[in-house]
Amino acid sequence: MPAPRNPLACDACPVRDRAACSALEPNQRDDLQRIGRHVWLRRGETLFHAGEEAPACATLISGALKISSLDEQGTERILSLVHPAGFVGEMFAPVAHHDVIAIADSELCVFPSDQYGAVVDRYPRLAKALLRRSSEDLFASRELIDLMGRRTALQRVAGFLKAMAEAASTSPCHPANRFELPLSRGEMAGMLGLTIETVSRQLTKLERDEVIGREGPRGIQLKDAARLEATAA
Amino acid sequence: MPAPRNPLACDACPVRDRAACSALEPNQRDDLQRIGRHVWLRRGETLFHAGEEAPACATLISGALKISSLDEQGTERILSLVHPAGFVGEMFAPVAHHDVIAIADSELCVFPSDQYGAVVDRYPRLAKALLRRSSEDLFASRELIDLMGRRTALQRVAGFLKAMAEAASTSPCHPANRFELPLSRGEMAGMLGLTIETVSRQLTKLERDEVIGREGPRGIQLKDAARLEATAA
DNA sequence: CGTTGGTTTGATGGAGATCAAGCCTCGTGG
DNA sequence: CCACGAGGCTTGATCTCCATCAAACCAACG
Repeated sequence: MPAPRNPLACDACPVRDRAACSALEPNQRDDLQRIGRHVWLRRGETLFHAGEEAPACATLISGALKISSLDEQGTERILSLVHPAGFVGEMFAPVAHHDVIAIADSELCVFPSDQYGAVVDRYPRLAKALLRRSSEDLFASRELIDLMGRRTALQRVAGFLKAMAEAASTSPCHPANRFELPLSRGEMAGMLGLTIETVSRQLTKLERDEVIGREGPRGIQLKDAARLEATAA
Repeated sequence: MPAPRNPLACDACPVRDRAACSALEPNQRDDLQRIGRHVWLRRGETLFHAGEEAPACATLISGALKISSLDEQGTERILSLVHPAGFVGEMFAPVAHHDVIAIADSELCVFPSDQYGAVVDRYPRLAKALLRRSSEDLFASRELIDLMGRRTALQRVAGFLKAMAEAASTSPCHPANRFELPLSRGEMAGMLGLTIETVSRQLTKLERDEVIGREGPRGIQLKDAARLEATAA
């Protein structure tokens, strides 16, 4: 894990008013600054390895992460995506449950779990902020379960695009109508429980039906948000 | 929602040392007793309705719950199961996201979310306990995602049985070798993203292969735990 | 150029959904 | 007591969707 050590510049942090630590007063944040490290990851580098002993947790400042596990055939299952201001890591388990890997160049604040836990004990508002994030993660996770359970490939891909359009947009509830997929076809397949080929076919189908347009392999433009929503069912 | 009002008997509570509230000192628990209601649900009765306004949260004392949503064709998707000492409900969202329904006769402590939140603010240890529960739920949820993603029907059913055997056992990490399924075939299907018929077929296959035995429609006995684990992959 | 990694497209086969009966248990009423 | 029906479960036959195998495509890069 590459780890240049740097002072955390909370004042200039792009997620300073959305991340869990935003619940703290500036002087209280000093306690976190003291124990945290600023870390940069390049696309593909891994933050935590499943099974790894030394537990840590982190707030994502910019970029994107995936939480994934490898089954015994070596195929990757993506369990969750992490967006800026998101929080990852186990505060309680002695070992990391899953791999956490950057899917875009990323910037994070990383903390040793036990020391972070101590700060949480000191500041209840931080605990509540983490609880809120955790609840949101839980909800997102259940949405993914919903998406994967007994739906057609087309519905899954459409639902995934809808979710990505919403995540890409800054304003909530209004999907961006032009965005870049953070995932490769293989990663999308691993997330939706499909194969690369099927994902590709459904995308071309959505394009033929003029629900979306494509710009390069990862660029998506939303042509008919209503119909996308409808086919996601 | 049927709701007989009763004093909460924390001292005699079967989950008093496992539930979130066990993090509190006896006198601190009084604050919860003051705002909580003791509720009994019969199998099939619903605790929260998706979309419902008045948000509440609850600790399950005995029995079992399912968290589920209905898609537009009216088929149920089960997103999670809740076991005794589990915590359900939204402390932050203004509306309930999913249905919460008893799958066995159940006993709960129900609290209005805002008042519970106020108690959480007062006692950081409660916040941390809830955070731990939430993390565990998140982990369980990701296990389910893992289970549903591109696995065969047989693997899903085997994996589900394994999880139920572990949940039924009192001692952790040692599966019970004889237990009752808390779910009907239809509910299992809704949880695993399969159909009733497929679930049934996989169960009979596991029985033919002498991995499990059956006693009535819901009784399961574990004949070969190792092979069950292996077929779950 | 050739090579490499990601993507698309085509042809085929199989796992599981769907449709359709039977079966078993239990509760109800004659 | 038996008949009856209703739910839930099992079993069988067929069909569909998607995984699999295979090849072509395309851009980036040495």
